[in-house]
Amino acid sequence: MYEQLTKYITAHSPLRDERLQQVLTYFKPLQVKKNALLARIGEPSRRMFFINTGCLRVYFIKPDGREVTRRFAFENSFSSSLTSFISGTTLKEATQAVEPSALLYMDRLDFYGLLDTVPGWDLFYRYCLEYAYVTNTRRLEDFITLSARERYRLLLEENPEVVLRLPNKLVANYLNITQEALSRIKAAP
Amino acid sequence: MYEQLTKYITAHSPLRDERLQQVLTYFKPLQVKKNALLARIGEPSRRMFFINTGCLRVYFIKPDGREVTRRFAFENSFSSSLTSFISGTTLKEATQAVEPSALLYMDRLDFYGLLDTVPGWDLFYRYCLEYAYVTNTRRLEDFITLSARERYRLLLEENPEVVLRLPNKLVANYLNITQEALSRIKAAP
DNA sequence: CTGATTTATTGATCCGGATCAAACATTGCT
DNA sequence: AGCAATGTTTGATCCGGATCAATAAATCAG
Repeated sequence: MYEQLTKYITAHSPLRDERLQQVLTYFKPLQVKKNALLARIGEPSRRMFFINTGCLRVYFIKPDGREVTRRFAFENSFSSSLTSFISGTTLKEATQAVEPSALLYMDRLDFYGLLDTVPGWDLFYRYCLEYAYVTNTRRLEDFITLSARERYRLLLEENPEVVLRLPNKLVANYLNITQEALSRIKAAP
Repeated sequence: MYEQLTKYITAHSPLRDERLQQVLTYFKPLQVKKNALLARIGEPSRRMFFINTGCLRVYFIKPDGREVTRRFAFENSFSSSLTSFISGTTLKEATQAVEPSALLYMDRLDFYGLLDTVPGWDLFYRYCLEYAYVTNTRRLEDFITLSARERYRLLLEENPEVVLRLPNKLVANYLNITQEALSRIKAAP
């Protein structure tokens, strides 16, 4: 059960052996059903999730009540609403399982506590921050520079899993366009 | 000359006394004229800038050749194209002085070298990453959820300096709208 | 399995902001 | 100061994608 997680942490930090085991003990398993809400807007940010199987969606809500997806996370990746996780403030984004998912999670306080007690864990955190920053900046750039059709083509090229695996509704939501617009783009690519 | 920088680092890291001094010695002064290009797209990312006076603009270029501003940085803040700075890859964004500016800069290799040699500097880097991430995510959210008019109002409310200090052309560019559109928004707010 | 709800497609219309164009104001240069 | 270059405003038109509406297809619960 900790195999995938072990591989991930090993790939992105110098943690090995006892120190790695020490970190792993803080991760607890969690099975969730499709559509389960793992984090609600307004509540404090509590957990960092690692996905063994399934898919999580992080989204925020516009003033008019509509949802927009900021990111999807599939198996073998981490997910948390980092903005609030960092500061400990209330969540601006919700997290939902869009498939039945097998997760491992670490509590926020444990996560930050380990930064002071386990040498090397800070390098893992640094990796997470750097990766999240680069990914997010890329997404910002795409939104600013590309049309809906171009964003769809790029997604299909760089992350086809999203298009193939998830319902149109969610794909459209991720691209920040309506289902109708996505349907037309797919019809005449 | 190092007063503002000292204050900034002290505010965002535990560095003090000799260790702080050690870090400061790596910062070199640089005076640039208005419109000077400090970093060109395609070149490797080389420097992290601290602004004593003036204003820098970080922008990328759309496929059609047009520029879009990702951020402005005024006095007492850092600026670098973090995406490339992190990875050491070539720059995807350019950096330009939009006012005559007095800067202090640190070379990228020095910056990362200090992470291993000066205890506490890693915490400063962590702060930079966290801050950059939160800021950028906020900007992504604003682009996704707000109209041009709403983005302008928000900018005026949260960062009036940008609107008051910089020419319309750059403000429009930052909002990712045309000068004409901004002019109309200002006329009928 | 079947009816009910949710999701996907297709068409008609609308709207925010882009584009093109022209007049006007400001800034910079020597 | 005086001219050129750059920035700003206002108007007319256009276009991508939203909205509204209706139907068809897929998914789900009992």
